[in-house]
Amino acid sequence: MTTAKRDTYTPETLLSVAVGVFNERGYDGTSMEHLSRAAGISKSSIYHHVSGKEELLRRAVSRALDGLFAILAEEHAREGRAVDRLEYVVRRMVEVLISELPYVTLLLRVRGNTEAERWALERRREFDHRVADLLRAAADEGDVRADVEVRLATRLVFGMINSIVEWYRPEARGANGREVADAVVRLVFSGLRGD
Amino acid sequence: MTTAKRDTYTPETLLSVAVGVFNERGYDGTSMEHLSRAAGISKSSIYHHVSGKEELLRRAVSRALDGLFAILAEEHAREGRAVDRLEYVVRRMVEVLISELPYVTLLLRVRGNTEAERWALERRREFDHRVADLLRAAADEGDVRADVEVRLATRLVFGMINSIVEWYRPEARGANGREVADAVVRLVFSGLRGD
DNA sequence: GTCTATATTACGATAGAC
DNA sequence: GTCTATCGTAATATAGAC
Repeated sequence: MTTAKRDTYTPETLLSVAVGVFNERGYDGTSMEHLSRAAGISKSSIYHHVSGKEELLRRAVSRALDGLFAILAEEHAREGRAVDRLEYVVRRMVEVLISELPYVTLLLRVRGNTEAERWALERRREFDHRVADLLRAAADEGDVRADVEVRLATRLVFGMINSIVEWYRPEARGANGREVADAVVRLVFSGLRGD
Repeated sequence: MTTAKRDTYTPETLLSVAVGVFNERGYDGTSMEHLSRAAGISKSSIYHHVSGKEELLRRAVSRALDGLFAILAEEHAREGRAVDRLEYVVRRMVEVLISELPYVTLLLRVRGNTEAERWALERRREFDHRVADLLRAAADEGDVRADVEVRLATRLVFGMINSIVEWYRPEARGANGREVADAVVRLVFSGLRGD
């Protein structure tokens, strides 16, 4: 944090406003007029900071993807038994998803209409495959059930984790990040019936 | 099926085309021009069958919601131990989601920008609560773990089930509906580690 | 039922003053 | 850096012929 003095926008601060509107109205449902009202500046002022709507989208999904890929580079994701690495990655995914909530939310809603969206979808797929590899290794080591196909199980686990963006609100009372991560890990590995 | 003779559209057949386009491009990202090209008729011809884009959305989400609520009226969802009713509902949700895939897909992507969307969101919430009540009953009867809050667990289970619309394609080789339902039931109740 | 116009509005983006 | 004004385009929807 270099300055905290004035309220003039940078691409970064404008992004945080825009992402909020995108997530409320949907990217396609958001006009530059909507953004300008939310930011409190005129449409043309927005173009002074960014090249247009799609640059805001590109910046947002990049930030989300960077956060997710960084997990795979962490020590606990690279060393140890596969099932332990998998549990670590699942927990960290929940944490990153919550700490970068608006950005990940936008990433997960991307449909592929524009070039930036297709690029985001491809990187998401790459991340999914990395986690699927981990699950496969855990199955090979006999630490997770073998009666559900790896690819299918990965998709369902991602579905559970990713769905958090649909309801988690940091400002609300209720489960905090730690509690959500604990619940996800329990359900993913032991299910509703428990150990 | 009364007739199968000609290729003239009814609101119903037009809907099946429109829903496909909505799911590919997103509802907001779909123009009447897109719909007219996909249907092979002109824009104005579409207005002969439906009042506009939003009526198509309304019809689609209604169909999805009807399918889901019908589950709760079935015998196995109303009689027996709560945990067994819950398992039945989870399995049937997967089946309905797959049999009404495009309609449920659209329902799950609704954001609340229009009146029809807000109505859909409210009915979805009602359905969620009905399933949460079932989970609560199962917990009270001691059949599911008590160390994860009911509301949180419900949301995560719904997240797993609903995520199926993001990747399931009936035409593709790979897991069929039965296999997906089996996998979901196993993961939801016993998790990755298994029984 | 379907078409070719076209009315009307909203959108993304730019020009140029301050 | 922000504004007002505006351009060109694409959107939803309608009119009216066939």
